[in-house]
Amino acid sequence: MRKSRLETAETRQRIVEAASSKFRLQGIGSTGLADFMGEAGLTHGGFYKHFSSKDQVVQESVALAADALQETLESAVACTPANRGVKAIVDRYLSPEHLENVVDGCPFVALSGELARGTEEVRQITTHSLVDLAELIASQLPDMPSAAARKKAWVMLSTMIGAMSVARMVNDEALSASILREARKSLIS
Amino acid sequence: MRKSRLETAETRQRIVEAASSKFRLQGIGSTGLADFMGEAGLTHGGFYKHFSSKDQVVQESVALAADALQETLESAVACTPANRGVKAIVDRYLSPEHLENVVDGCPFVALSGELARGTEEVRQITTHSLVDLAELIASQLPDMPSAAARKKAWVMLSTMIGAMSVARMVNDEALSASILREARKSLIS
DNA sequence: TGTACATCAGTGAACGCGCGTTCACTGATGTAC
DNA sequence: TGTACATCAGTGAACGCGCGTTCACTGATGTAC
Repeated sequence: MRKSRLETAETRQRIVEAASSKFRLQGIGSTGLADFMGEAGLTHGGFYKHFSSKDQVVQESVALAADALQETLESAVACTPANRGVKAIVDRYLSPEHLENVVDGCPFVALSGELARGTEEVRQITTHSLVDLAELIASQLPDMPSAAARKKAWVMLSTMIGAMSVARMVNDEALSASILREARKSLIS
Repeated sequence: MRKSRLETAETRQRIVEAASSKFRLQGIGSTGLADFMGEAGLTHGGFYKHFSSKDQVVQESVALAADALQETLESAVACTPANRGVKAIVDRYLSPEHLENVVDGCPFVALSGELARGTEEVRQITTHSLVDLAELIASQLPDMPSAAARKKAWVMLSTMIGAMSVARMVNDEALSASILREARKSLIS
């Protein structure tokens, strides 16, 4: 049953991707190893050939999801005329697509409580990823001193994560859409 | 062992209070019945004399926590000169005390992911409670048409919940404090 | 008011279940010559 | 290049544990007369 080095690496990647999706969809605590191992086409027993604990795959899943978000927003900036970077980020993040797409959406919305209560390693990864997002936003605020830009970027990031969280909690699609729309308008102005 | 009607009602209240705290501290899924029954001074077997399922106590716990938050913010407004209501709400919500006090803090920060994934009943309670908070904020924005005030209130609520969520996720006390401070400044202006 | 009985809050053991983790085993891959 | 052996990815059963829920039992409270 041994697999080639390439297959092994691909399998590991598939496991992290499946875990990352399942965690965002169901929460970390409510997702068992068998959930994402099955989605990766394996039985749960093989998990420990790739990871030493559930927390390790949690760490890598959060990092993967955060990196994907960072890249999405960076590419939104890249596809936009200069000076419109903030609008590109805000529109991409606070889109109706992101509202519905929990599976590959922002991990800090889907998992904020669990990340805040996570292990030191998870909190470290979370912190670094949030810092990267804030710096990306700050880099698109060129008309101000960089210290002020960084401060403003954290508030904008808070509004974006908060608006998506509230829109996801609320049981009324029209209200959710309105929350995202108003947050967008408020951030772009 | 039968208890008087008064004692029974008090016990029920104690269970909901204990559950509400434990849920915010540890998450709903990671908190067992025995956790909060023990904190209420009972064994877990007695739970079903007061509730028909764990979800029922989740519903009442969220409602209790949300009502407590609503009352805290209303009393902050009441203790403040007119025209300063927004500042009172923002300062109270985004305070260092609230950052540290997960146990009796905002349930929408501690539990946002789990509430968004909750049962219909839980989502209904969540939605109503968030609407009440938004209306409270809107009522303190008198210098604008009420439709505009309501829209602005949702963005402010998003920023408050988001800033507290981000400040709790981040592993750096100075950064957490700075995020809350900047969010306060941005909302009060 | 006093008595007799029904009610039911609380206990603690038991239930079936799914969890994270471990393990003996299989057989294809990687390595050494 | 070919052969012989060591490695190890993956399987599926098993582990101990804690979960939500149920239940028989206890004895104080509530009710009916």
